[in-house]
Amino acid sequence: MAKTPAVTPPSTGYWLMKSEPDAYSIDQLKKDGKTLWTGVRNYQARNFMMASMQKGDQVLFYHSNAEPSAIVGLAEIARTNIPDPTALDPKSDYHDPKSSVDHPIWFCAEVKYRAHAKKILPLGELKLNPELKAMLLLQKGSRLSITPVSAREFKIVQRLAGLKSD
DNA sequence: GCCAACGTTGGC
DNA sequence: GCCAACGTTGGC
Repeated sequence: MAKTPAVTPPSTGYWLMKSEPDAYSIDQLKKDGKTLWTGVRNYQARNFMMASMQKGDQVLFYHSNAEPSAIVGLAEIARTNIPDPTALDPKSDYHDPKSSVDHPIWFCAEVKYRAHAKKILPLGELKLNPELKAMLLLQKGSRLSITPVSAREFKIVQRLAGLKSD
């Protein structure tokens, strides 16, 4: 019996979500308390969200295109499967004419702030950790903005980032 | 700013 | 349905 699945199962209740800090940072989330995670326009990321994201799931907040790119904090899913309002707004950069109120194509989750990492975990450090090498974030060519994280990976990151509440 | 790796689009 | 062209992501 294989102990280690080739692909992280999508239903573990743990996620990693990317945001460019210039667009929306962990500091901003702390200020806001919660936010609608809008603008996801990738079918794979959407399908992950719709199929298995649930209220209460824990989220590793990752800054992409940052100096350094890193896991910077923890958030939590507050609501799921909300039709993405930016897709329906003609004035939004994320407007999608194929989406409508009756037949929304894109969805978003509401995410609430939990904590800043006591120690941020730069991409370079994550890559060096053999226990994390299966993380979808670290796979070659991986660009997904929302990826499932295994419980084991989550616990390791939680410990390394000082996100543990013990 | 460059560019590799993906995803999407549209002609055929 | 193939695939070339184009657009995007995101590390470096």
